[in-house]
Amino acid sequence: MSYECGNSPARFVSLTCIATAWATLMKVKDIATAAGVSPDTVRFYTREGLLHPGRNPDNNYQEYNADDLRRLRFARKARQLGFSLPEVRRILEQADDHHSPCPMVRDVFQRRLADVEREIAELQQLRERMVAALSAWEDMPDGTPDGHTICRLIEHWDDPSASSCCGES
Amino acid sequence: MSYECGNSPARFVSLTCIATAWATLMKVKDIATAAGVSPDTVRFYTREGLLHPGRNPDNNYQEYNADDLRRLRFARKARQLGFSLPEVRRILEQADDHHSPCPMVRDVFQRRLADVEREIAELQQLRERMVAALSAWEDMPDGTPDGHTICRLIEHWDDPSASSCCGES
DNA sequence: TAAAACCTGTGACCAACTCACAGGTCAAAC
DNA sequence: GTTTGACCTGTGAGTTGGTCACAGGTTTTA
Repeated sequence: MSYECGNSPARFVSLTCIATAWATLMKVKDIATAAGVSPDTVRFYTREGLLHPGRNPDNNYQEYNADDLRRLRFARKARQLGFSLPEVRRILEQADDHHSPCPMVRDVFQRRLADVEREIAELQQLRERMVAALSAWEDMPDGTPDGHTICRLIEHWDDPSASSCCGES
Repeated sequence: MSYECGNSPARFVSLTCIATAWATLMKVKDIATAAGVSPDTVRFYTREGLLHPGRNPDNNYQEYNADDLRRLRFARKARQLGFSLPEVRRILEQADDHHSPCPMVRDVFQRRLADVEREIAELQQLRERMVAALSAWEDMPDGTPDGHTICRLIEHWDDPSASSCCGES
């Protein structure tokens, strides 16, 4: 799918449109489609300062160019790689200042990888707790709340990370 | 650490206090300490309807009793097991109606386990993408943005999940 | 009696969008 | 010429589970 000019069907792609295409000026939906994101995301990124569209003075519509599309695609790739939006913005700003953002990219990226690995470890711990609880529940009867217990499945679950020494009830 | 009455040091634990202690009426900080959470969390859970403290008409302070403490501890355990707050609230409400929440607990729990496993799988995929990118970056030079590329580390990263067929620039 | 520590409710903030709303613009069909 | 439908605009609220801040009232401590 290549860029289209507006949503006119092909027979209406006129000279005007071709001229516009040279400058690749796109409206929100055009750039969204080109980058494979929703128009809301485009608007959101614009609000957040990642994209800098111009304005059509006739109708106040935002006009995105090829550079915006490059930034948008870049942002999406970076997000998939685990960069946060503020990080992406900083990267783009550094590039705007003609500094290579690559050292920062490498740096942030390594920290992010560590975060992801920590998160995975935590989730795996949770998963193990859940699996253990589930198998312990296999042969526990369902109880009826009696003012002292709510659901013994949970209450009598033995939390391995709870190291309280003197809880009394 | 057993329940205390207010924050009076021991010499002030008077008859009044002992009478109160029988009913185990606690203020926000007392119950928070007893359950090992922050006072803000207690207030938040109260706002969310998980706890139902009474009121001291003298000073409009909230008064939590032993049942609230049981609910609070229950909620914390359930959260550690991966239940969401709305789920915890539903469980508590069902118990308030003298229905055994256990079948629901088992049911929700299995779905939640599946979610956690999906989440782990996604994170592991992300991790693999990141590790692959990092090793591919090893021998790539840092470039300077030139109006066509921002950071080739990211732009030239080969996204395995991108199956677009005809992107042109 | 004054200061410190607590209490109250309310509202903003985090991430990364998504959805809804009210009103303006534009192209095509009748 | 008008109507329909699809788009555009900005703004504000919703998502999760709390956390933090604020302004003002109360209680305890020194």
